[in-house]
Amino acid sequence: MTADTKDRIMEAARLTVQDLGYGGLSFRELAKDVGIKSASIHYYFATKGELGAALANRYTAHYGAVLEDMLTQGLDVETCMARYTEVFADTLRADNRLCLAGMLGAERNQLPEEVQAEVVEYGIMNERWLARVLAMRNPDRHEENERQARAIYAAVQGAQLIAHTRNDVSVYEEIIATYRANHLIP
Amino acid sequence: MTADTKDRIMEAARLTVQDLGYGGLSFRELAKDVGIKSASIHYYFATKGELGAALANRYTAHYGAVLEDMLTQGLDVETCMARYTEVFADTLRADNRLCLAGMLGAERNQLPEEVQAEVVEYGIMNERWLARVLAMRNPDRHEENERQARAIYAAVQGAQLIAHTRNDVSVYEEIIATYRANHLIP
DNA sequence: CAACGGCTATCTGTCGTCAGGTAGATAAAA
DNA sequence: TTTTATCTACCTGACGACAGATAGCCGTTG
Repeated sequence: MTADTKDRIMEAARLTVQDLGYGGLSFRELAKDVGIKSASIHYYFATKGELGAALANRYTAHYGAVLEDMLTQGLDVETCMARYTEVFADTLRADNRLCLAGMLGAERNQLPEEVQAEVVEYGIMNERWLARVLAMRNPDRHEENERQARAIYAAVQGAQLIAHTRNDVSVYEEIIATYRANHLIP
Repeated sequence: MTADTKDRIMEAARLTVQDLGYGGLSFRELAKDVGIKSASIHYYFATKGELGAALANRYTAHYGAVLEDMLTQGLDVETCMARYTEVFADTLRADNRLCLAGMLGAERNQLPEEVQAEVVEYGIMNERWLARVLAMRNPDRHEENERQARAIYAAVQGAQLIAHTRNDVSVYEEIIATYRANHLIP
């Protein structure tokens, strides 16, 4: 099946990018992971930039759905936030990987523009969701919620970056706990 | 002079790594920037890893001295913190560059071990300094200050990462302001 | 037959690295 | 004072590995 191989390419590529970054992603290694030849990847993705953009787009769509699902379930603010921060912890637990958007964000200056745009999209999606969660508490403070959402997103990305740097998930957990103690995160 | 060329190599390399990352640093491009041949860089730095480690070490030493100087001047907590966050803002203002340790931290999984170690050192140095600043307020709460220091460091790195991703310093400034409003940063 | 999903083979370019050479300065030896 | 030796600060040129990309072939499936 077409979708099958394409999916396997994207899945393997995502894991590599979250581990080694966009620059660390090579068609040859990727092909080995999937079990095909590197030239075959070009059948699905004409260029590396196209693959990168597709990766980021899919990542946003996936977590967009996951987060949306939480709201649909009618979870309260604290539970939403706890699950949110757990997603990033799980990523670290999977071989010290970084959020795809965090990794690509750092590499921003060497990314093709099509990839850059998708990475920004992920951040905006996160901020929008966070703002909606915060709105459960302060429905009438729209602007404040948006600022707070952005700060939370940045702080969580930072916590993941530092924990990734030290290859130690407990660093992430401790920092998140401190954010909560400071009421940055509800 | 020897020190002169070596310094110019390190300075150019630092700027490139903060822009494009360790993976984006090539001996040939670096040589062009400095005005020598790529093989000559090996005269000063046997391997790329050695150069990377020297870069990070120097970066830590430089900012360690800058921060130490603030304490010597007897500045108050708010002024120290304001100057601290301004350093990262200035880095962004210089062609959307990232803190060297933030960039290398993201690339952690593909760095030579010698470089990894130096990057961690930078973070520890920052946390120690922040904890000392916080101790001006709460001299008897050592452990709390250390946790708070780490959270501040992570949050600032995160703010810089997100602003870097969007190539917009005002995003950094806004997030830092929100941290302050939350009393995460004094 | 024709489209699909791969393949082989190859191109061009760049990477870090290294062996070996050289011009000039310094210094010790004759 | 001249010769010889060593060191500094580079350079030339090349190595093998690997990068993304492309042209064209071929068996399978509908």
